[in-house]
Amino acid sequence: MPATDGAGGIVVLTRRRDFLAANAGRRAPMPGFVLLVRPRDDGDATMRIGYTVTKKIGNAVVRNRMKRRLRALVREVLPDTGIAGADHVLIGRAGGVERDFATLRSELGKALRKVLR
RNA sequence: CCAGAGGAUCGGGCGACCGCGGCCCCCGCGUGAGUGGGGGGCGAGGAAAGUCCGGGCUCCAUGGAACGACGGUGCCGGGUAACGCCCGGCGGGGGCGACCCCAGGGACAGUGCCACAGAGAGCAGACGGCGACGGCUUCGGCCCCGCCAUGGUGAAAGGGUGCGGUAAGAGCGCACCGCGCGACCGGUAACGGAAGCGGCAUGGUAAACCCCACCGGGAGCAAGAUCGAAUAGGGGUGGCACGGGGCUUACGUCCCAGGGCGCGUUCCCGCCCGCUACCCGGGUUGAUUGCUGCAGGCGGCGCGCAAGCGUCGUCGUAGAGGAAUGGUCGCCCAUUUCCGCGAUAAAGCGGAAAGGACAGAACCCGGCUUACAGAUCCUCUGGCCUU
RNA sequence: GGAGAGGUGGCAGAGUGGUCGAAUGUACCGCACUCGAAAUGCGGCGUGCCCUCACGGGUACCGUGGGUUCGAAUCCCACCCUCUCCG
Repeated sequence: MPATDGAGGIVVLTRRRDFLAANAGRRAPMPGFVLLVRPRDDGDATMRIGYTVTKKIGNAVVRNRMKRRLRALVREVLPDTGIAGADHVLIGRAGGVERDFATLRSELGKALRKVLR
């Protein structure tokens, strides 16, 4: 059984090919992060989520904090407004660590609406 | 009160809700491995860092001896499992002082190097120069002999200053300073003191080679173990192939050998050797394990100047694996800014906002080094004022 | 997590105790050759600070900071950065 990240049945991506596939999906760049979404179209309704924080963002401390904050975002937002049957990938950007959490939350909602259009 | 020195400690606190990691308990389903739900308490550091040293642990290697090679350490004594660490002492340097800093063995075991400049750079003399007697002279000097005070240098030039002395000079003589040797005394030792003796001789560099003393097998938890597709390698059996020489018709037997491995050399010693067929077996991704309790913290007592040691009591719960600590809110504490009242300056009072250093365990310990907002405590030094 | 290697002009890359701000190539600038260009030849060419009207000169810098030495790009120590290898 894959890890669920405690967010109501959302599965975490670990495979490189899943990330590459998501890269070909829809993109929604925001000041603190970039959201990638790819509908799988395989009849399965579970949402999946992946996180990418590269070395450009900072050292291990900064990168881990970035991932924790992204997970917190996903837990609050995705169960309600996420896209069923799709893979989501959040890519951390420079400044995402300092950015106010409420701002990030509204921006994630904005990004999801943008992707749905 | 100001300036400074040494040492120790902490490194935001309390609470609520939603989450994460693993542990324990309970309930449901399942023969079972498991799985769904609920509850409980636990969950990063002083540096977790750099990976610079020392160990534990694991695998590999390790037959014996001598010499050697390579790497490291380097005042003395002590502490320690050990150390390149720590403590105490000695010597040298810096500071008015509290204190701080030092790779701090050996340069009469040997070798090398000391650029440029300079007459000369390591052993003393040559060159320039100074000088009485004697000899020669074309009257300018030259030869013989004596001498090192004098030489625009240089990081460094053969004790320094002064007086005497001399043909010129020279520790040649003397005084003071410096230097060397040093009976003897103190100290476990490093070393310190020192009567007396010596006219003074041994430049620097060992973070150049080196000498001396002491230490050191290699790799690292991505070690290693267990379960486990495929390939290669490995093992067993069969077949083929299988150095030279002596004796023998032959079978056989004896002698001599080649290459590789065991850090180098020598001697003894041990192991391995080409092709092919079949069989055994094989361990990548992954999973499980190694995986956290101890050279442990705190307190009392004893020993020790101290580092530390002994003993008694007491306390203990991170164990992930693309890697768990986050998000939101309230109150308080440092800190900063702004506004109002203090007289327009200061202390102070009230209010609002911002806001938390360096940094995240990855097998575990002992050190070192480096990063670090701010806060607290102890001891000491110098200066100023008051009594 | 562990094990190693390396930092020198704009770029590449020698130099490993003195005469070294530092060879050489490349890039750039000027001149020559050409109708013009390329190629070729010759010459020049780092940065900061200070002095100078200027020409020119002095000084520091070989990743950073200390140390040894008379003298350091070179030897030693600490730190920073970059790269490689191990499942």
